[in-house]
Amino acid sequence: MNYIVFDLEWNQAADLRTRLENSLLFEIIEIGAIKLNENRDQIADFHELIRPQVFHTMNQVTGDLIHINMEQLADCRSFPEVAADFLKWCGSNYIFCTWGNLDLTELQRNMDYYHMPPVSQKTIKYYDVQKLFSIAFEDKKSRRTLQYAVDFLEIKKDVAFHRAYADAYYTAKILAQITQTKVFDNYSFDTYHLPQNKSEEIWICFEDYAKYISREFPDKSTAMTDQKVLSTKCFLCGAKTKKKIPWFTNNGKHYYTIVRCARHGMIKEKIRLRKSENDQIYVVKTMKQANPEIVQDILNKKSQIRNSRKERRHKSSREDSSSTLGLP
DNA sequence: AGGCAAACAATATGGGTACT
DNA sequence: AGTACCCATATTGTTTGCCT
Repeated sequence: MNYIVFDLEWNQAADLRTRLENSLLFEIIEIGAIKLNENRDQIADFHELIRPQVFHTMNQVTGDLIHINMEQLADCRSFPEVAADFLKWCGSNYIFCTWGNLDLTELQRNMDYYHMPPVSQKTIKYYDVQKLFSIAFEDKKSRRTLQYAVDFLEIKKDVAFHRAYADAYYTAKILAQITQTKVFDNYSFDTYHLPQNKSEEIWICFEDYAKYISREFPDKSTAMTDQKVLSTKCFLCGAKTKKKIPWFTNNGKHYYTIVRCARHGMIKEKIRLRKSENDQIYVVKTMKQANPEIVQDILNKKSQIRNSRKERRHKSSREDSSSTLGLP
């Protein structure tokens, strides 16, 4: 299995009118990539600029950032040609690696725009190296710039940042510096294509938590009544659990619950409702073992919601009564 | 019927990070 | 300039049950 570490640069509309005229939001104008073998040694590279067909003026901010101008792109090949060659170059046995979570989506959006055959019909499993960096060297949550990570690992800065090849190269260097094999359990999933049926749904168990990505649902209520979505079976052993706190939400988008597994103790579950590419609903559910503090946090959150609502009610009712009485 | 409050929903806003 | 993601809080609206 090879690692395809790639990075894209893209342009966008320079003015409002151009933005509204085009269905494509970001137009890819450069692809850079490094191929690593199983030992994460570099075995090949890929780099090509792309002649734009949608935006013919460089957005000011984008241009300042990536230092590419339209003249450089004039004689380049078009996106379908370059992208097809890039995918051919990738081979057949690989996993994509990117810095951050945007590149795979934008690649697929651009390919769809030109009606190219999709990279995959399924949800793509890949490595978000930005996330791996945080897990390997920091707090597992923070999101750092590529430059920060390069400085942190004291990687030699021999090319300028914010060009596709350079950023792919640095990302590959960072990836190669992650030695703990456990970090590589932390796959990411690009949800440009979501699971189309129950069997394609994603269930992944990490070291200390598990994640579930559902198929698409037409609306929220069908999602939130689905058996598999609401299921609170223990993610470690699959056993039935006892609900300690029923599902509750503070804003209708995030739902929380606390359950107890006889063997694995208290478990916190969280459901996030999200919009899919074609405006449907899907669910990301995470489960993790909860120590007493985490359980208390959830209890506090629940009571806080209740209290703040109660307070507001009282406040508004007092205002109502005082206003009807004509008091200040 | 009308008033009230809790609970439940949905949306809006503002803070942060990152990416081009 | 714009996007995505994450968080938390605020605001507004709807439903439900209980009271007078």
